[in-house]
Amino acid sequence: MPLSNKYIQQRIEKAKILKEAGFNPYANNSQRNTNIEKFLNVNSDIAESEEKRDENRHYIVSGRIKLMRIMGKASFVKIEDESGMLQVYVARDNLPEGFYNTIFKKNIEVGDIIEVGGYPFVTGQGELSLHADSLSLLTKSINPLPEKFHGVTDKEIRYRKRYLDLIMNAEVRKTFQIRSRVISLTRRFFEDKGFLEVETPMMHPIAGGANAKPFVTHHNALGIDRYLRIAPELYLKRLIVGGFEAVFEINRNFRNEGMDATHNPEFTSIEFYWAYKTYKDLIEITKEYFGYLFDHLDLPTLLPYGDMKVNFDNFQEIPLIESLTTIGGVPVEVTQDKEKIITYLNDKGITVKPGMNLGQLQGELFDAFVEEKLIDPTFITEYPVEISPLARRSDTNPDITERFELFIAGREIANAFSELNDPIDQLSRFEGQMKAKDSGDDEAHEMDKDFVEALSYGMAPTAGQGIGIDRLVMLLTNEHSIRDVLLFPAMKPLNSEETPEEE
RNA sequence: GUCUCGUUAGCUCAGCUGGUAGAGCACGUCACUUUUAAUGAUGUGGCCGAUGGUUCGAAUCCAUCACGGGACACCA
Repeated sequence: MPLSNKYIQQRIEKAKILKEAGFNPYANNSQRNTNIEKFLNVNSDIAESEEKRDENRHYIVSGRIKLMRIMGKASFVKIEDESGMLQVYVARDNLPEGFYNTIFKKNIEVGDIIEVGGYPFVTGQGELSLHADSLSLLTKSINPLPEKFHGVTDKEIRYRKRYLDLIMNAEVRKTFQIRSRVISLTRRFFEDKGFLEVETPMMHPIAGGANAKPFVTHHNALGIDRYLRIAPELYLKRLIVGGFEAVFEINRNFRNEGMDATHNPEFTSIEFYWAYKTYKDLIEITKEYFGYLFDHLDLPTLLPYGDMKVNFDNFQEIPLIESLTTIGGVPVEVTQDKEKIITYLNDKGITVKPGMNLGQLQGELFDAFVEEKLIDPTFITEYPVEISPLARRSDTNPDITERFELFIAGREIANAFSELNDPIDQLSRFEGQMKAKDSGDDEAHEMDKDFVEALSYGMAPTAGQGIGIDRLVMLLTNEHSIRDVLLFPAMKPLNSEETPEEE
């Protein structure tokens, strides 16, 4: 039963008393004229003044009570709004007769949202505070807040009841403010470059643009299944066919796979496509983009991440095959031979699925021996064609593609390539993926005939890139679980939440 | 999916090799007009995650399940 515990009953009783005394526990008459941050900034000169107070200034601030120190005839109350925390001095004799003892002390408590008017002063302990001459309740909180010192630390509570986490942990608010800024800056960066922001479908007839298992939903009126998109790629490229030359989309993708510290079933990415450019241009714009973010977020380019220090002034670039040897320590002769790779992996205690081709095996080597060693930002280039079904082949070597992935702090942050725009080649790549699917690879790419048809009208040479926004925010905020950069991460339902659906 | 740790008051946590539940904060009452997790006194507060089992007796031991954390696997 919600709202049934004894603390809540006690608080409901207080709300009733307040109402009977003429104080609306859910008042809607806020007179606030400044926020706490502004109050503290504007009045920072009080500390230097002779009087340590200025009774000619008057402000009305609002916020949630986080702490109360009640003494006989005066109290200190800490209130918090989105911008910060403020100490308010509440003395009996500055308030209407009887208010302090019968209303304030008895019926207003930690968690309530109040409004206070008064003048700025500095306490004996040197804290700039508000000297209250009026105090009113805006919103009664009938559910007590967690403990004032430890707060909520239980991750389950923090994720399931993010509102409590946000009330109790100011640094969590900070993380999400940074996330918001990253998205806003990303949008501005691409707009300033002349990119057009577009929205493409979230419900796809064919889940294309990546190798992943989709969520399925159903359209009742049409009687057909739809897939929640796993990537917007194929729609964005259709727009390039249509004549837009630079487009981007920042939005959610959905993948029906496991959840862990770096995977949530829905996640946010930006994908952008740029006609008449190649993956080389993408490397340059990516460096510029990171510079832009660091500038505007005022972050040091030597950025701590866990035990690591990531140097954002040290972008590296290395072909995948070369990285296997120089970074992964895999002997050169191993990297070009299927059997030798399998033997090498087995020797290191890694088993691979049977039937893998050379490109896939090289990918396995990379995942096992290179990825986690890429701390400073590194563009890994020249991916094998077998694991790059949508990327353009190199003109000089048909086995590799004009592609890179960007790795930072041992993790993939971006995936980019010169787009495949040869419809015949695209068709045969899709057919190759179909074969892989038939032989058991249920994450192989789906055939999308309409996309091939779109390409058949001619898509200008184009470069395209996807950047995982969640992982980028993790990196920039030094968070190590994707759940800490998602306001409402996916959670299993609790027993009590289960809705009887089936049968 | 596998392994592992956890789940005790509103919150943060104790609770030994089984004997029927404890602290701090919060809350109630009293005192206190410059406190800083205010202080002092006093009191209330528990289906010990769920279900079964072992036992005279289970928060404690065992099994199963649920949820969560971490690691691995899968996957971007």
